[in-house]
Amino acid sequence: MLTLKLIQENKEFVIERLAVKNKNVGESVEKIIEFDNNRRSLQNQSDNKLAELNKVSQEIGQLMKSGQKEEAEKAKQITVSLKEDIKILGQQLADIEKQLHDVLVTLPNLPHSSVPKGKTPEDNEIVRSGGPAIKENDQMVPHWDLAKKYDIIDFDLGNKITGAGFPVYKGKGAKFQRSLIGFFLDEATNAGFREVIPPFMVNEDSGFGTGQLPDKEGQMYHDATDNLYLIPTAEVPVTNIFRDVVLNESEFPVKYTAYSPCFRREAGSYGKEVRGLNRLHQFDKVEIVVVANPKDSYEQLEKMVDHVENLLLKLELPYRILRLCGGDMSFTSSLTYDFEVYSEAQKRWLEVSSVSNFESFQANRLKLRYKDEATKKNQLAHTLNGSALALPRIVAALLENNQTPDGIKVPEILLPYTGFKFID
RNA sequence: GGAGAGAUGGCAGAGUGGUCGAAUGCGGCGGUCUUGAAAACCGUUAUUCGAGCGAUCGGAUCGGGGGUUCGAAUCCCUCUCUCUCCGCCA
Repeated sequence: MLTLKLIQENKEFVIERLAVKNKNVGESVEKIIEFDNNRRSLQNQSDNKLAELNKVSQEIGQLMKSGQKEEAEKAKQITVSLKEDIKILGQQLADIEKQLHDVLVTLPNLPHSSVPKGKTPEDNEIVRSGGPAIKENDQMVPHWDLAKKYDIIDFDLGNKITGAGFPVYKGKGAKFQRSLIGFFLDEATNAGFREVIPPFMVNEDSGFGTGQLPDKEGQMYHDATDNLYLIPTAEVPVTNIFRDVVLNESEFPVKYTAYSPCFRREAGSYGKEVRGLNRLHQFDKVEIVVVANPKDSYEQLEKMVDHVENLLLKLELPYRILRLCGGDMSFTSSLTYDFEVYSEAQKRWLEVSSVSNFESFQANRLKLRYKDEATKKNQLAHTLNGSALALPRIVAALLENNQTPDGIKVPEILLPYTGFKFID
C-alpha cells in the first residue's frame, strides 16, 4: 500500500510511475486526494467537538463535586446536541476512511526507475546468463516420461489421492526432493539467513499484510470453517513475523529462510505449460526473506540475486536472469528479478525463482517499522524476498538435462545429501 | 468438545466511574559522582491522527468491536486470544 503522504505530495510522479506498469491511475489518485482532504476536514471538526465535550464533562464533574446540582444539569443540556454532532461526524469519518482505504488498496506498488517498460514476458530484460552450455539433442526425454521410467514421481497416484497437480514422490524421487530442500536450507543458513519453520496456514490479517488479500483471494486455498488460508509461499507467514513490529536500526538487515510446501489453486491453467512438474497445486520451496533499512535495500536485493545465482551454478544448470518489465511484475513489487533454467527436453526456459524488493509497500500494510537513530521517529522498513529455490522445475531441469544411459546423474554438490550418484 | 480464570505501557504489576495516557518496580536512555566502572542519587522514557513555519495545541488508543453515562481502563453485551482443570489425541 502506498502512503498517503507520497500520493498527496507527488501525485504526478505516482501516475507516471504506474504508467510503466501499464496502469492508468489518474482517476484513482484524484479520488484519493479528494477523500483524504475530506477526511482531514471531518476529523478536524470531530476533534473540536470532542474537545468541547471533554471540557464540559470535566466541568460537570467539578460542579457535582461542589454540590451545584442545578448548574450540572444545565451543563448536561449542552452535551445533547454536541453528542449528536459527534455521532454524525464520526459516521461520516468512518465512511470516508473506508472509501479512501478501498481505493488506496487498488494501487499497485511503484516500479523502480530501472524497470523496463513493457507489457508481456517478451519485454523482460535479460540481465545475464550462465551455467553450462545448452546441449542440443532431439533424443532427450521429457521429465514426465523419465519420472515414470524410474518410478520416482507418480502423477496418477496423486490424482487418485487428491487430484491433478498433487504428485507423489517415490523412492529416490522422494529422497532427491528432500536432498534439494536440505541443500537449499544449508546454503541459506551458511549465508546468514536464520531458519524458521512457519505455520503453513495463515489468517486474514497475514494475507492482507503481504498483499495476497484482498486482491488474489481466489488463488489461495481457503478453509471457511476457521477462515484460514493455506500459504501460497513461505513469504506470507515469514514476512508476517514482522507485522506490527518496530525494529532497531542496528538490527538490519534481518535475514530469514524457511522451507515450506506451497499451495496454489492456479485457477484456469491448462495445456502443455502445466504438464508434469511445470505447474502444481502443491510444491516445495525454500524462501529467503529480508527486512532491510531503506538506505540499502537495493544492495540487499543484489546480494539475494547473487545467492540464488550461486545455487544454480552449484547445481550446474544453464540459467538466465531477467529484470521483469512493468507489465510482468507483481502488484506488490518495485523491482523483480526472475531466474529461469533451461529445460533441454522441453526446449524452453522454466522460471525457478523470483527475487523482489517491495520497498515499503508491504511494510505499510504490515506496520513494520524501525526506529530511525537520527530522527528518533518510526519509519517504514523495506521488505524483500526470493525463492532459493522452488523445487519442481529445478527437478524437471535436473532430470532432463542430466539424463544418461545409466540413469539420471546427480549433481556433485548433492551427493552428500542423496547418498547415491544415479537415479536409476 | 465441557467447566472456570484472565487480557493494562519494553517487561512485571496497581487502578474508588470524574485532570488516568494511567501509581510503583525492573529494564532502557541522559546526567551527577568516579582515573574508569559498579553502586547511589537526579532527570527522562508509548503510539498514532489532525492544526501550525515552529515552540506548541487538540483528538484517539488500557486485547478487538458495540452499548450505558454529561463523563468508562473501571459498568453491560459480543468477538478473539491466553491460562488452569476435564475429555480426546500425534
